[in-house]
Amino acid sequence: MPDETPPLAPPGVTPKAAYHHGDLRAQLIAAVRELVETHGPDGFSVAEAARRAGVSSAAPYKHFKDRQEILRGVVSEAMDRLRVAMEAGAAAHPVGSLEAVAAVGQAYVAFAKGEPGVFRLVFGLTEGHEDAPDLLAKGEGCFGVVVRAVAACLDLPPGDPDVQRRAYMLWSFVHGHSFLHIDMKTKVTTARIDDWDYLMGISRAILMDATRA
Amino acid sequence: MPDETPPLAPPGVTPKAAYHHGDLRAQLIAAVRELVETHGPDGFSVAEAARRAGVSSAAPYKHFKDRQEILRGVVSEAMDRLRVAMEAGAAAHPVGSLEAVAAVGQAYVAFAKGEPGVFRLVFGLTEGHEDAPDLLAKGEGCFGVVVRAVAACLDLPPGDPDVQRRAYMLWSFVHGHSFLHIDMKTKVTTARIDDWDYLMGISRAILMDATRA
DNA sequence: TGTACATCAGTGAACGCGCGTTCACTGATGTAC
DNA sequence: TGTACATCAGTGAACGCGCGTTCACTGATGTAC
Repeated sequence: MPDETPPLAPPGVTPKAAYHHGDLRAQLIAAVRELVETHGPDGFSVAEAARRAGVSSAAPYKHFKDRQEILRGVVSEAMDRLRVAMEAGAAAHPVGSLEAVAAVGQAYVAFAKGEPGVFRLVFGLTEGHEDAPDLLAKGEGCFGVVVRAVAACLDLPPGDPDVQRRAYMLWSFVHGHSFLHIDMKTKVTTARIDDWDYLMGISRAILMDATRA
Repeated sequence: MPDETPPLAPPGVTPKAAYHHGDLRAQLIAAVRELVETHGPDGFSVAEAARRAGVSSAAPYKHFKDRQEILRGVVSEAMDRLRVAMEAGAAAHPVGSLEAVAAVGQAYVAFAKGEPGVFRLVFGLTEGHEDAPDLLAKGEGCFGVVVRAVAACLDLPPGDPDVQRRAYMLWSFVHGHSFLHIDMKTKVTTARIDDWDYLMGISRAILMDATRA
């Protein structure tokens, strides 16, 4: 407690005071997130991100190999937050309830609406990042949340093919709704749709009905 | 028929012979389409497109105001093709059949798979193009194809709110499936899904079941 | 049919710009003794 | 506790590059008489 200013820079305190502010990596990611949000994916530059973080344009290269790695960092962080939000959605309702399933979808849609630029980036980053096994794993982690909610609702094991199939249907649905919403906010579709009713309706349709051929 | 080479450049014949080849606009759009397909949206430049069309880097400005207008041209052309494909899908099955609805979706998915870069561009072009009333109209045109197929299937007028709602559900679905497919080809989802059965199943679920709350 | 002229659709050289990245450097931090 | 030193995390200047766009131009085309 005697060290107020100099060392390891407590989050947010006197960000310019410390020579090594120790927070640069996180601050750069936050800056890029902002830039992506306001200028769209690809609308960011290392230089601008450094400027926003208050460091020289060379500083980012102490934390990231290159431009691509910064983007991957942003995506990785965003996917963590997305998964956490989905899990929180499910946890707010009884295990196995239809509401829990709908809530997972609602968290997903809320994320897309709240950070459309980052959301687009997350799903558009396939160009040249086919490898990146950590990102792939995080994607599976998100899908896993859907699968578990669906499995609990149908009272089947998560590995059951029917669970996988219906979970994927739900995910397609929610994913498409998210994209349509952020792409043409309020346009094209004349019907104003309340998310919760909508999501409950579609969850019911996909989980309760006999959708087998 | 006496004019084989010089005038108005018949489509594709001796593209270098004519000084005014008369086809530049279309050729530039084709070049950009290719670039977007191989380098992703934003991965194109006016200079490179001109190079591919075999003209100087200033030539495109005789046909387009600026970079943005070229992109809009590509999107506009792509939306025309998408609508035509959707209409052809519907027309291949009896009016009012579930198959006609599924075929519209299948055409949509096929477009996304066939030209993932352009598909992404079409739906990601909202940054700074909120205006562009012609593109908006074309978007509504595509949605109209879905609406008409659904309306015929339910034997209701296209303006019916339930038709609009179910058409939007279907569209979300197909849109999400398309994006998921092109974003993580074959990954994440373990289930290999045959599009036709899948689309028929989901069309049935959305159109035939009581999805009202 | 022939000629004069306006218009159209290109050229190619040039501009200023911001970017990604590298480089030698330097001041602050953490550690061994 | 004090000192020497390796390491870490920044600086700032510089590089080469490709881009978007403009400009004065020129050759080909279409049209009026």
